[in-house]
Amino acid sequence: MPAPSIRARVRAEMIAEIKAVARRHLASDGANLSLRAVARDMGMVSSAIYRYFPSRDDLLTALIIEAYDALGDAVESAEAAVDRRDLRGRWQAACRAARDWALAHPAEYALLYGSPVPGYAAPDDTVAPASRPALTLVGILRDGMADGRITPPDGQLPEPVRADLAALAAEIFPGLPESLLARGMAGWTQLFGLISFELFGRLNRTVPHRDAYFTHQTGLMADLIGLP
Amino acid sequence: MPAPSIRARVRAEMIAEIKAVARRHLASDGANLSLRAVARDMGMVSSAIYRYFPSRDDLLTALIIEAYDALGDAVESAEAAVDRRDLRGRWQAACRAARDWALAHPAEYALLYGSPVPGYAAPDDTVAPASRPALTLVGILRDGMADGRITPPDGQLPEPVRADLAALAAEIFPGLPESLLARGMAGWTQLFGLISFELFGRLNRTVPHRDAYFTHQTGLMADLIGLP
DNA sequence: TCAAAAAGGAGAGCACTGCTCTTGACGCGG
DNA sequence: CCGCGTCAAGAGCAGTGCTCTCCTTTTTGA
Repeated sequence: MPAPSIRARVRAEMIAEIKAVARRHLASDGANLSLRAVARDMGMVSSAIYRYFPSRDDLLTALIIEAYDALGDAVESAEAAVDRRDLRGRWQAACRAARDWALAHPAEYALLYGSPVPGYAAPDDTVAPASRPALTLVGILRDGMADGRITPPDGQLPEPVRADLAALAAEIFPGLPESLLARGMAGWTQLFGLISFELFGRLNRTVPHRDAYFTHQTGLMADLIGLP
Repeated sequence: MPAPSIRARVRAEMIAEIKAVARRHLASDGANLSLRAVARDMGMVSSAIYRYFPSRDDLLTALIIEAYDALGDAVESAEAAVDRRDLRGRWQAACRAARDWALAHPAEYALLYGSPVPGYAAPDDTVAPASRPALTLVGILRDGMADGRITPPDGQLPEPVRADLAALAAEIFPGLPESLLARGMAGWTQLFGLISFELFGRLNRTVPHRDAYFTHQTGLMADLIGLP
């Protein structure tokens, strides 16, 4: 393969630096980051940025995809570090990793899971990395089913829910019982809600020991799911 | 009492109309509503708005408080309409009312429970109306405890969590067991997560029958809490 | 009753934003 | 080595929040 031309290499470096500077701005200014400010920080003129990102939304999209991947990596590697047979430990590690990442990158988390930016529609590139944390969680349930250490909850689901979840299960983990998937999704929803509440300051005044609270609440969901 | 002067009456009407127009803009443009656009819609000049709201953030705050109250009213009245002895029905009604309101007012919901607007810090006036839905939910648990139809889950909470929740319970419903409060807050967190996922489009492609899904998932939390 | 004071609207202006267009300078492949 | 494509720079447009000044209208107090 041919060595990349100088132009191509410089261009890649520029893109990387723009994203780095933008990420820094994101941390302080939140979602309303300004192209002009980024350009100023790089000693460039604002119009030059448009050579690399056709619009502000495209820059945001790039940052969003990177953030999804960073979060996915954090969750997956934390979960992978736990003994495969320790299902509850894997669950807790994955949840905690998501929270730790969110607390370390609050602005990026807000970009991913906060209210959608008004004029902005997330392109399809984002749905795959966006589902990685959820897949990690559901993977724990699948492993537990496979070796019989999780018994799926009995009781029927209402039909439309059963059908929807059956279709979903067929797509990701064929054979996963719908009732178990429902509880896994409840856990995932809970995780998201917990992190959002904490990050958006909604339990600032009510729960001082947020670390212990988080662990306990995710443990509660592990109980609901039936993790041993 | 003296009749309000013409000025005062006109002023009140102006404030109301500004908020109404702003609410309309909110629905289409989301959180980045523009004072100038609101002024244009009213046939005013932008600087005139500042006679009524000293800054854009103050307008947003007014809208936020109104939205919190609207949501609180919706939840409370829906919950109050159910037979007092039907604890699960009250829970489901409250959850459903919150979801219905959110679906009917997505932009306002995003303002309340989405990512915080970057430069904006919610003033203290907002914390009381913000907690009304949560209090409604916890009130169901208190009633269930009072007449013995809910038995608090046994098992110890880790100490810092127990202490935090004991302090919280002492503030709102003295006598409510900490372990039950923990589950109630899990339900509240779940409710918020469910609505946010649905509203922010995170289960668009995965769960077509969102209505039934919502009901089932809130029912799951009712099970966890132990609602009869 | 009548002038002073307060309140509100209109307009200009400042600094900022995203984005477009044009003008040059530079690297690179034929 | 020359022309094509890439890129930085600057001017400019329409929009933003917000301030300040000017002017009219309403309220108020002696």
